Amino acid sequence: MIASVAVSLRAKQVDRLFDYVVPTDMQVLIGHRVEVPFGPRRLEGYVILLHADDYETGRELKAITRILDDDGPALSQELVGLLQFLRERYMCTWAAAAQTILPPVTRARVEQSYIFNWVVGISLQAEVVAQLTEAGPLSKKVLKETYDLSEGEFARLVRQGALRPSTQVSQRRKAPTVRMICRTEKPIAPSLRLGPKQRQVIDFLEQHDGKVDWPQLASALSLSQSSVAALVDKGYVKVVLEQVGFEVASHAGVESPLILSDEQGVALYEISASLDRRAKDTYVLHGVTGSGKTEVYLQAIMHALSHSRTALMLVPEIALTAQMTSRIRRRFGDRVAVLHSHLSDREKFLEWHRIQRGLADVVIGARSAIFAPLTNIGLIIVDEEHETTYKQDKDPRYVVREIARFRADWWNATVVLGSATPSLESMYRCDLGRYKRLVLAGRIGNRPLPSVEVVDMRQEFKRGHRSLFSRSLRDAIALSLKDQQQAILFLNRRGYSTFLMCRDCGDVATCPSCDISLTLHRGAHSVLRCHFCGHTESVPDTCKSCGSDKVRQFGAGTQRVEHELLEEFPGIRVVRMDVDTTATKGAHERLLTEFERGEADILLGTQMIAKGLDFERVALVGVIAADTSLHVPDFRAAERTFQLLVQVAGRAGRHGPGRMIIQTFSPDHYAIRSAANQDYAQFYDMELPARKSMEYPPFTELTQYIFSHQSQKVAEEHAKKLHDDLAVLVHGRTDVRLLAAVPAPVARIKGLYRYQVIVRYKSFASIKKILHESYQRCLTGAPVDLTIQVDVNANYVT
DNA sequence: AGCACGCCGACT
DNA sequence: GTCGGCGTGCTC
Repeated sequence: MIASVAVSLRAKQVDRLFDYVVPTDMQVLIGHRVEVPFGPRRLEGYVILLHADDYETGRELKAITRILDDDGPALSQELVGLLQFLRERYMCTWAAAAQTILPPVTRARVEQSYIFNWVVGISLQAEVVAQLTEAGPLSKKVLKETYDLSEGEFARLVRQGALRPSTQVSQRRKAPTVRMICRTEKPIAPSLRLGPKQRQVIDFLEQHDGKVDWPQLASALSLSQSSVAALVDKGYVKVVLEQVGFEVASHAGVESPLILSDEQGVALYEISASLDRRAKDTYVLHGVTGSGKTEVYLQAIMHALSHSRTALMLVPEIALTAQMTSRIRRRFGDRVAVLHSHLSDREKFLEWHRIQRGLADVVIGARSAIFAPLTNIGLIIVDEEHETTYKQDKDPRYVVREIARFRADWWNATVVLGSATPSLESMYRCDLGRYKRLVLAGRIGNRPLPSVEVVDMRQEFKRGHRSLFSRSLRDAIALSLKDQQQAILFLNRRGYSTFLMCRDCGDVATCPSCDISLTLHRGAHSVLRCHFCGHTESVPDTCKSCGSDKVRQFGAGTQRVEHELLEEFPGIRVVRMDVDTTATKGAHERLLTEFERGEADILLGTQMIAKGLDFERVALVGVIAADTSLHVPDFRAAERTFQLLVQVAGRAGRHGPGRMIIQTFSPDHYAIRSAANQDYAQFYDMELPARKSMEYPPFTELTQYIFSHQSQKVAEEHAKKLHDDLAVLVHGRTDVRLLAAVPAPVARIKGLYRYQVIVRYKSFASIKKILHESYQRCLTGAPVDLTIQVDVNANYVT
């Protein structure tokens, strides 16, 4: 047999399949991790294809040297298929795709070392030769340092054959083991004298059928290893390594299902029926905060399990959704596996391994959990599907929704996308009939929505109130303090881009052809630039729409808000949460606990406080400046603002009447108005036509390429080359629009110049070949140090 | 990504 | 003449 193997190097030069002979005595399967010779060294690779012996390669082949998996292929057929999908869809390398799917510990470590053996004619001192002869394999670095060898001397020794290179590929993925402490056959005479600790160990073992794992024993009896070691020496006890997790999960959950409302019942019925039909449906479960989406998820999962199928549940951020995990655990016991980024590599691998062996059939986790090695999937749930965390912000820039659909198609599974504010894409697909919409309109317990007040900051400024807080908000904070309640202040700030806004009329400088706010670029001559098409114009002295000269840049930080709060309300206790105060590990939780215990009057923060928090004593929520996210150069700015405001509103009055105050310079903007009314339909009906007229998603899709290089010329040249290439290929097509190669929004990062090319098209399928062809051509001519970032499905226009 | 090969400048 | 610099090209 001949195997086509992808090597685990994330470099564009080796991003193709290499063919190897499979030794006749080796049982290589598709998806196996293998060790292969690669030039002078050895590497880890993944078997993608297998061919019969007559497969024509037209060259001499080397052979696979070893199978690295000791436990069946690391990648199932499905996951190998997914690997290929990632590559095609997101134009990433084989290695990047594989490393996205596999947990980090499965990656083999490759170490190059050299073994010394004496040959005639080497110029080394006798004592060095003696030392080297004794020594085992050593790395190049160690050899050069300890024996003070120059690059040339070293190379000559290698050439002469005195130093023979040898690569160690250490296999890190081993089936995890645990140390079991076992009672031996050796009888213990009643008269035998043992130390108290040793006696305890023996008793404990007797109670547990003579066998118990070390972590359990150690924690139960608070032992150190020495007491067991003594027993081992005497021959009464032995230590055996056993594979972890052979026991099938047995503990069922303790919590029973809740009684469903009519709406919940309908939703559950639909989802279960789709599951039974293996209909591959996608549902949008559209339910306001507190409408009981979670209970529908749980019972749908139960339905899947009762039909011997597995379930996968994604949450936007595991840290803030610990409640969800514990709820799932209460319901399903230890059939649940949890995967998220806060686990150590080993913990991740243990969970991964349990899932792969079929010992856990419910998986909950953040974005990357979508690659959990489940089989026979019946249900995939994406909670809060509109969240931006569902898109990976590095190399394969995948979108969880698309991976979910791929896996669901493979297993004939049902996908449920839940949200109070579904993404425009998902809702539009409902309109098209591709997705099915399920609505939960009622709130459990009929809890009322908070009352919302929109404050027009233009008026405040006109009347000479220059404070960050309007009179309304100030009064409300004062009242909250007086009533000894807590308040949340939300500063809606994203990115660092600044824009120009007129303080008198609220007008924001926008691009004439893109309908996106222009970004202020400072330099010798400050200019306004469109991040989308590259249009630039000078900074105006007066407002274009009202002529006022109070045109100012916009943007305030949490520090300034805190400062003003302390001035305005001396003695107030503020917990500030932003990137600065939450940088250290555990700071996030500590600050939240502090606030929860009532040690502060106000929680002030950015995006990170918008999600999932539930504080009893919070009745007031204030949004300092809703505009900051409205005018970022992103066609999704309105959608994001709306979603965020609705989400923030959900934080107010969860346990009593709540109040929300939104400060804004654009009180008439539909994103703010519909958020104030908590009216999704109103927002959707305004936003969708706007997207259509500008040919933005969901009517099109955007692919963005970013070229970065130390030399501006190189970056620009290659961007232009790709652009020109694409221009020829899409010539005459009306469903594709190609935008000029322009400097990227952040034109220089860490000394690298960045240029971008954006192509906008109606359907990926119809342009896939062109995108790949031009990209490949672009790569072949590119210097090694030019990096090209591809973002199919580009979210932002930044 | 590495590693070898190869072609130039600065030394014994 | 040789050592070491790092540009270029290849890895089944």
